[in-house]
Amino acid sequence: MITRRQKELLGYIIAAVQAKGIPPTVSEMAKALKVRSKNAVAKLLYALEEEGYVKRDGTARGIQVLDEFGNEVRAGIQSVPLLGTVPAGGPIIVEQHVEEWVNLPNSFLRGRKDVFLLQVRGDSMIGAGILEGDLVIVKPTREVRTGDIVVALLHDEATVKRFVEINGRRYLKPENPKYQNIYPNDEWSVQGKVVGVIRQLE
Amino acid sequence: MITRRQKELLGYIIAAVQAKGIPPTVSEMAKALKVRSKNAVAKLLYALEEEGYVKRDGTARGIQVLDEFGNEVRAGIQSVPLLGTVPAGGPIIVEQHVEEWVNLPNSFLRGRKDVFLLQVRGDSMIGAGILEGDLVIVKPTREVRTGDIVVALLHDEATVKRFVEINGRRYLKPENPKYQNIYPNDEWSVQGKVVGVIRQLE
DNA sequence: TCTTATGGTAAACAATCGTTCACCTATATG
DNA sequence: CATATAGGTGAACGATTGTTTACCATAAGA
Repeated sequence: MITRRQKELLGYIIAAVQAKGIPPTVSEMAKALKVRSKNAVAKLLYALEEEGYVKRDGTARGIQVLDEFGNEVRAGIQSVPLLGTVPAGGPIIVEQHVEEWVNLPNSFLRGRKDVFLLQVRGDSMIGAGILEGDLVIVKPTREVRTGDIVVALLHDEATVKRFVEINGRRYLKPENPKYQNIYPNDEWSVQGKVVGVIRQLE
Repeated sequence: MITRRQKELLGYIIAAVQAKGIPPTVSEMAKALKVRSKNAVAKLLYALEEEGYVKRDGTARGIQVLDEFGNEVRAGIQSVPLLGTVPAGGPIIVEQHVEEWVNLPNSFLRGRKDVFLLQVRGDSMIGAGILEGDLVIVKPTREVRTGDIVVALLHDEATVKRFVEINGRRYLKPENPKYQNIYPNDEWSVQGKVVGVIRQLE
């Protein structure tokens, strides 16, 4: 529902906010789009606002870029959803399952826009330095390699384990001698790959 | 070298940036300071710029707040120094020892302004889920309690260990059976307390 | 073919922007 | 006392702000 030109403008606004810290003026946008009239920008902005991509307040530089959930996009930060439960089918990030929105700096995410957070339960990964209560940053993907720490869906519950593939045989390996490997007959599916760990002490 | 009134204005600008995402206009600042003339604000801004607290570019809302090191202060983020080495005496955070500035969201720091980061070397804390290469968030303090994970200076080198005090006897305990406890005769001093751990995988 | 949606030019508009000027009022310091 | 400094009033200035209007060009659909 958004045209190529509108997307172009939105991209520029986001880039400008990230780079300079403040949103651009209409004139600056016109210059960036190589357009001589401010009205051309005004029409694009009107369309973007109608579709809920931006919010305007009429004052100088008074443009806020909203993400797909209507939250403000700010310089250097991204809001990342902390999921309570991970649903079995369909898209992983559903508002229903979002417990909280956590701000993370862009440098953490390296440009990825689709990551989510998950709070670790249990002690099955203490050998890999992942403790109960830790937040893991997860990049949704099904393409994982041996040695990756992954988030898998096991018996309708999200679990963090190490992924291993030997001779075409794929299994999940807990990093704790108390637990046993999980083999394919247990019905599990990889949902994503852990790309970061965050722990708050005290 | 900064007056009370100037500090008041600086505080408002920072608060406004954090709250709304964009810096205030001169008129908005005048209203906030309950002042009728924009010139009053202009003079305060001139003084703040002279002292290096802000930077102006003349355009609408073109004010950047700079931190004590001249870096831009942005909404929701703080720049935290990653230290290469930890000096024995004097203030811990010296520009000389700063390897890099890392952006962390305010929610991580819980309002603390004096924390720093340290990259962990070695495997002496794997039992506590702290691996080689992890970044630890450190709050500088000498007041620590049994069980706290601390940063200590041992033989002129920074080390991360667990702090234990039993019957008035204080020692450092590595969380790895390969290493032995470190007792007072080894000459060590607590520099701070670990309040967070960050790991980037992949 | 007619109509609609999208994007553009050019000009004008009032409102707001930051800056500057002359002048005033305390307060502290010599 | 004289003087410098910090902070303030009020007005004016030109530049920039976002918005609006009238008109044009192109492409897609009915």
